[in-house]
This record gives sequence, structure tokens and C-alpha cells, in this order.
Amino acid sequence: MASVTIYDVAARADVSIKTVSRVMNNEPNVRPQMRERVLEAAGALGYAPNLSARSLAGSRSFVIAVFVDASLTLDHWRSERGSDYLQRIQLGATVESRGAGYHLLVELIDHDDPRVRQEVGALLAALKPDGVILTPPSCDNEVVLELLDKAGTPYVRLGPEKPEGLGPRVHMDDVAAAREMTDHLIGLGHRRIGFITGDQRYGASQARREGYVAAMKARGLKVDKAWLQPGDFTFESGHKAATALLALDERPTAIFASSDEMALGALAAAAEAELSCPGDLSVAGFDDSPVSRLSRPQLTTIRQPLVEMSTLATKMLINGVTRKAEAGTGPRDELLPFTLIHRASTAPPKG
Amino acid sequence: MASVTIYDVAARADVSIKTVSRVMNNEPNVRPQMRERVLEAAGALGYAPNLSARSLAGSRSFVIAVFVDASLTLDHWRSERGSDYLQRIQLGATVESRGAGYHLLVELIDHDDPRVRQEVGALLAALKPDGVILTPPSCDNEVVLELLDKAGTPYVRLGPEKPEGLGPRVHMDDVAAAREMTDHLIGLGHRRIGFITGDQRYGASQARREGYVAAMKARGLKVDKAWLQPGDFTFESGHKAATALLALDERPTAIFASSDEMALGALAAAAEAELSCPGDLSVAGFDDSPVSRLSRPQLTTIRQPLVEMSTLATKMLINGVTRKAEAGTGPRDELLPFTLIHRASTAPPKG
DNA sequence: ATGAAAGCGCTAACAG
DNA sequence: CTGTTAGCGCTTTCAT
Repeated sequence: MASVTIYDVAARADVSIKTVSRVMNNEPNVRPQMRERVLEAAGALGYAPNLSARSLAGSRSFVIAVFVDASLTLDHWRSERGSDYLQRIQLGATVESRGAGYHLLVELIDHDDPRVRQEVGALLAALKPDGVILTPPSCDNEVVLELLDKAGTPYVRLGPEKPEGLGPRVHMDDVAAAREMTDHLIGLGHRRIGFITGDQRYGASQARREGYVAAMKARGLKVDKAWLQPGDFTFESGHKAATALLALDERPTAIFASSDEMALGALAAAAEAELSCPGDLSVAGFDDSPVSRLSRPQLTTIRQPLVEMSTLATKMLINGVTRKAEAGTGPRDELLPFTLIHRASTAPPKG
Repeated sequence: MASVTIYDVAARADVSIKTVSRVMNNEPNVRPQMRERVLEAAGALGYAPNLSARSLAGSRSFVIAVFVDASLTLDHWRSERGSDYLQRIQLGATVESRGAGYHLLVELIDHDDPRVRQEVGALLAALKPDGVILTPPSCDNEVVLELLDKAGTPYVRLGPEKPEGLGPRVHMDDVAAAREMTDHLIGLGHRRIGFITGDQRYGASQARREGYVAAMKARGLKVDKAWLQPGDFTFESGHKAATALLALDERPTAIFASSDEMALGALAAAAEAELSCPGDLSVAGFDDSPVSRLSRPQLTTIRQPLVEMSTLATKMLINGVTRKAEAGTGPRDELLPFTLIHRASTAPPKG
């Protein structure tokens, strides 16, 4: 019942606790023979160093925290969006942490609440995490960033497009991705292309719209205001926006939605309007979420390297790359490539 | 930079550190006036008790761990199943933990690996979590349960149908749910009902099949072997199984899939066979995952109370209900109700 | 290459 | 009601 401590191991191996400590931390200056004895004793006793003690006495906590916005996550759950955005981020971080002997703590924070300063301050003081991964849109919160800086806690911002130079980040070029998808549609021969925007609380939404507009303009295509429909990433909003687009006098021959769920909504709207896809209407999504493969036709979409992003972010944190980065070395900015995945929902327009 | 400690607060409030400790832990025997002074000082200093120190000195760690199977989760990710099973479980646990000042640690464990004993043993020794939530199928792993018992760590098994009396659990009656769905189809007038089973590594898969078989037999309907098709919860497996079912000489008029993703696969197979749903073929799913609303027609399915289950499990852990339960008091077994959600994919058969 | 001593910041068990 | 004294199990100095 009483757990085995470093003293038990030291006694059994007949060495000092310091030697045990050295072995457990892979420190130098231990003869192979001693190391062997300690390892044997630790194994026999089933010893594992107590994390709290290590963290209290030492300078590391072996904890990586992931900050996730509370209200948006609850929203997400209630609206049953069906995106596995956070899940994919978490997967990369969990696997990478585990590999390095770290533990992943998931913390909800109200990044829009005035109490965020108190809340995050307390969190950092209590947890003393060795690193923090900031998911959108918390990655853009200046109070959070300031507290992190003040506490000297290394962090990585995941996905933010906008505020540059605010701290290390790992992200994707949403503007370029949206541009490429729009170019893809134009390349197929589409000229009237409708766009459905995402939830404005996420920075990526604006970036994607920018990419769309930029690509249209670059090809000399005018962007009719009516072709820009608001959405919030949900199926319903996509359905509604697409219905509006398809009711236009000169209706678009293609619709580019800022999320796969909205693209599915557009697909449903097309079916209701008795338009076939991709014959009468091409539909493109964004995210390559699992649902993009559950529709007929399957969606042409943009694959975001979310798992790779969180894996890299975790690696940076654990390797202390960020710490060095803060001292002026190492990369502070990693841009990961996206992929346009061409499936069955986009094709040349009829006629 | 140097963090503020209990001594700083005590000095500023001109009390002993013990009084500060009492206030921070809401212990009795502190005059309101003292409490006020301490609170003021703590607020001014931005003090939050260090978790490691609390956990090292005291008997609580303020950490709840969620054990998730590593290889299945990676499988899940690679196959892009699109289920938000774990996400919903985690949501309930995270919100509930946060409300009580606890923190949620997500740990991947290889529950099928021979090293699981060593791995989980080390995890418990290092973390000393105040409670562990076991998700399927780790909740059925006897080595894990044994280690937990030996370590005296309270835990709750989430979802397990099978091994009873092995420890506190919060679950749903999968057998009854599958029976009810089958009854629903029979009630609509269906007699030839195909069934697609789930991944056999999950206990729920067998339970759902049992429910289906029981309902059929209870109504005096024979279960043709060919009507039981194997699946693994994925869209593709559902597609394949449904294709096989629809190729039968006497094809079923309804298909009951053990997951929503497989039901969507069945929907796709029906479309390819030029069968309309629900006109020519009724399709039912299981889980009420977000994707069940992204199809046309939307799926009739079973809603699992996953968030409620994990919320309750967390509550039990934090309130120490389990600890008492282990001493003989309190409920060791919570059965939460499911809901049959009737949407558009099921209807009476033609003719 | 190894060990002894001194805390890390807090709670527990007592005193008063 | 409040304070004092010991540790919790480790890592850090700093000796040897």
C-alpha cells in the first residue's frame, strides 16, 4: 500500500538515493555496474518516481497542457458539429507526449471571459506545466499570451494566421489553401463560384474568405456580394447558405464551403433543388474531416495537417526549442503544408 | 518570476501559513474576518496553491486520469471513423473536473500489450491520480483493474456490459437498446431485418447483436444466418455488409447497423443498388453520432448518454462515492437510459 | 564517480 | 479558533 520510494530502491541496490536519482534521469557519472544494480532494484520493486515530488523539487513538471476554449467547445458539442478538429490535435499531442514521458493535461479556459486573467494565472501557478499548446481561438488571446510570457512558460500557438510575432507558432496557410481550391474550381471551368464563410470567432474563417476573393480577383472574376454567404461551420448553416445561393437569378455553378459540414449542407440543398452533384453543381469543402468521405459524392476538400501540427508543437515544447527560440535561436514559426484532395464532388460545369 | 507561495500570503495577511491553508481548502475553524484577510492577500498576490506540493504533502492529487486504449485510438484515427465517442466522454469528464477544481489527464495505454502491467503500474505510482475513468475496452482489462485495486485508486468503468462485479461502473443497456430498435423495425412491419455487427474488440458489439437476436426470436422471427453480417464500425465495412445483404435472394427490407457510420455505408450501398430509403429499405444506426444528421434521409438511431455517463463517473470519483462503495456503501452500478431517436431513415416496408 | 544535506510548497498531526 | 513542527519524495547544491 505504502508506495515504494527512492529510498527503498537505494537500500535494495545499496547505493545512495542520489545515485538512484541519477539513473532514473539518465544523468552521466554513474558506472554501468551501479546503473545495472539500480535498474534491477527499481524493476524488482516496481518503482516509478513520484511526479509531484519531482516537479516540486526540480525544475520540470513533465506536464504539457492543452488550452481549449470552454464556451466554443460546449457550443460545438451542443450543435453536434461532427468535426474532429480538437480530437486530431489532441491525438498528436498525446502520442508525442507519451513517447517522451510527459503527460497531457486538457484545460478548458474561458478565453473571452474577463476572469480569464485570474483563471489562467491560477492554472499556470498551480500546474507549472513545462509547456502549453494553445488551440484556436485561444492562441490569439493576448491576455493568455501575456500571462504565459510573464510566467516564463514555453508555449506554441496552433493554427493562428493573424497576429504574427507574438510567440512561437505552428500553422497552416489558410489563405493559400482557399486560393488553391478556388483556382481548382476556376480551372475546371467554373466562373460563378459561391462561397460560404465560417464562424467568425475563428481567425481561419477570414483567411479562407480572403483566399477565395484573392483567387477570383487574380483571374479577373468579379465577386458578386451575393456569392458570399455567411455560415458558422455547421451543416445547417451550410444548408441555409447554399439554398440562398441556389435561389439567385444567376446561380453559381460551384460552391466552396469553409468546412466539410457546411459542404454537406450544400449537397443536401442541391439535392432538394433537384440539382445533381457534380453535374449541375460542384461542391468543395475544407478540413478533410471524416464526414467528407461519408457523402455521395465524396467531397473534394483541403486536408489540414492537424495531427502533424500538434505533434510538432509538442516536440518543440519538450525539446525546449521554444525556450531557445525565446532566447533568439531556433525557429519560431513552422508552416506546414496542406493538401487539396480531389474527390468526386467537383467537376467541370455542364455546357 | 519566483512564484508566490503560501508564506507570502501568510506574511501579507499577518497570519500563519496554516490559516492560509485552511482558507484555501475551505476548512472550518477560521473566523470570517481572518478568511477575508487571507482572501484579500491571496487575490492581491495572485496566489494559487502549487498542485505538486499539495499532492505531495496531502492525500489528494486533484488529478483524474482517463485511460484510453492506444492502439484502438490510433486505428480509429487512421481509419478516420468519424465517431466522436471519446470526445463526448472527455467532454463530460473535463467539464465536471474543472467545476470541482480537478484536472483531467488523458493517458493512452496499451491494454493488450504484455507490458501493460508495468506501464499502468508506473503510471499509477507516478501520477497517484485521485480517480481513473476507464473507457472501453480498457474497462474490461483485468490486469488494469487488479492494479487499480492494489494501488487503492478509485476508478469507474465506463460502458462495460460484461464482467459484472469487478468494480464500480456507469453504463448503458446495449442489449435493451438493440432490442428496442429491432422492435421498432418489427413494429413498422418489417420481417426480414438484416444486422451489421460492430468491432468485436468492444464488448458493446456482442451486446447489440444479442439484443437484435432476442427481439427477433421474441417475435417468432427466425434469424437467417446470412442476415448477420460482420462489420467493424466503419463506413466501408457497413457498405460491404449492406451490399452483401442486398444481394441476397430474399433481401431484407430493413438493415440495422451497430453504428451510424456503418448505417451511412448501408445507405450508400442502397443508393448504388437503386433502392430508395426508406421506401425500399429502412436503415437504422446506433450512437447518435453527429454524422447521423448529415445524411439524407437522416438516420433513426440510438442516443447513448455518453456525456452524462462520463459526467456521472467523474462526479462519483470526486465525491469519493466509489471509495465508500468499495467499503460497502453507495451504488456501484449506474445504468443510464438510452433513447431511440426516430428520424427519416426508417418507415414501413412497401406493399 | 558518488554521497550528505538542504530544501521545493504544501498538509497533517498536534499543541495551545 | 489559530499556530508550530514535521515530513511528503524528490532534485539541488556542494562535498568528497
